[in-house]
Amino acid sequence: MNPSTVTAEFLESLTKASQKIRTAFNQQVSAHGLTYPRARTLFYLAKKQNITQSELASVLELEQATMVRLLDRMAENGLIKRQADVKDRRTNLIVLTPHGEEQAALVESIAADLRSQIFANIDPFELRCSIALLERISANVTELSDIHVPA
Amino acid sequence: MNPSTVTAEFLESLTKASQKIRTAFNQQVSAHGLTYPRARTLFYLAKKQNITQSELASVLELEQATMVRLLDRMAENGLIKRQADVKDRRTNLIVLTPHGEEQAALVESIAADLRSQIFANIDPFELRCSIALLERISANVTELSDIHVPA
DNA sequence: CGCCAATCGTTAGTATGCTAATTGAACTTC
DNA sequence: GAAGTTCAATTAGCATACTAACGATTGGCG
Repeated sequence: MNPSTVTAEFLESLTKASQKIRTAFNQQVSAHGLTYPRARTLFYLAKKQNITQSELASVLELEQATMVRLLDRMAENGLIKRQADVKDRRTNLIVLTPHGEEQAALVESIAADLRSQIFANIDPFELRCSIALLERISANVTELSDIHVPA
Repeated sequence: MNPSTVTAEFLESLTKASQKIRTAFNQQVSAHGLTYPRARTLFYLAKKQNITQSELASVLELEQATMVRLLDRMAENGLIKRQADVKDRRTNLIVLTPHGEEQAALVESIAADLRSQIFANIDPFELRCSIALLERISANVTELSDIHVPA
């Protein structure tokens, strides 16, 4: 088999798996009035609040502008609040509302359920190997991008 | 480490890698007036033309309705043509225009370049292992979805 | 033949997601 | 400390992406 074939096949499998998982997860949370990006945002905020929109965008691999409207909707739905930062009046600090906390807990539980089903017959050791591989790949891509926009 | 932690970490790495690759690829093709989904569509059509919109949507993991507008734009840009199917008047058969063929070749070359850079220091054997893993995971997710919508 | 369910494509409406341009605030540098 | 630069958030405009509802066509089945 051509070496290039392996990498092409890998990308195909990666894209397909990622998309399928995203769709499955989205269907679960949409039954509770949420969406995939909102669920992801809640998930992260449950671990760390009082962060700026930029930080949040960076962690979730989204652009700042995308984050703005996502948070607009989440604020409308009473999931989060933008708090003015006393130290830097340019930034907002994002916090969960009580309702947001509840929904975040729901997301956690849905995610845990889904994970237990998706990985039921999967060897944890293989997962660890693939994690290492995926992280190396991510690092390679980051390097690539940095060449064009060095800083 | 908690078993659930491994799966959560895997999903995080998977999502991040997939997103980063998509972004990098999108930046490359957008320099040539294309977008990620259009490039993917061209890529597949280069391998197999004269297929219906449904088939195309299924292969690319998109909904039919999403495919409609994607093909609308690609037709406007002179990349593809919808040909009436004599045998089934409900369906369109999608074919590449000469310009579409050129762009498809360009996409192939961009993809090959990107792959050679992304996987420069990656062991093909590891890739093969991960492909197998990702395929099992995709199959699991498909099964899950089929439970809720059996047919 | 004629009904009927399933299928293909489309439209409508909403939610992401991007880039580019703008505004206001903070930082740098002299 | 004033000017220019940088940075956070926003807006505008476009391109996906989804679900739901619809029209046209086909195929099955009595």
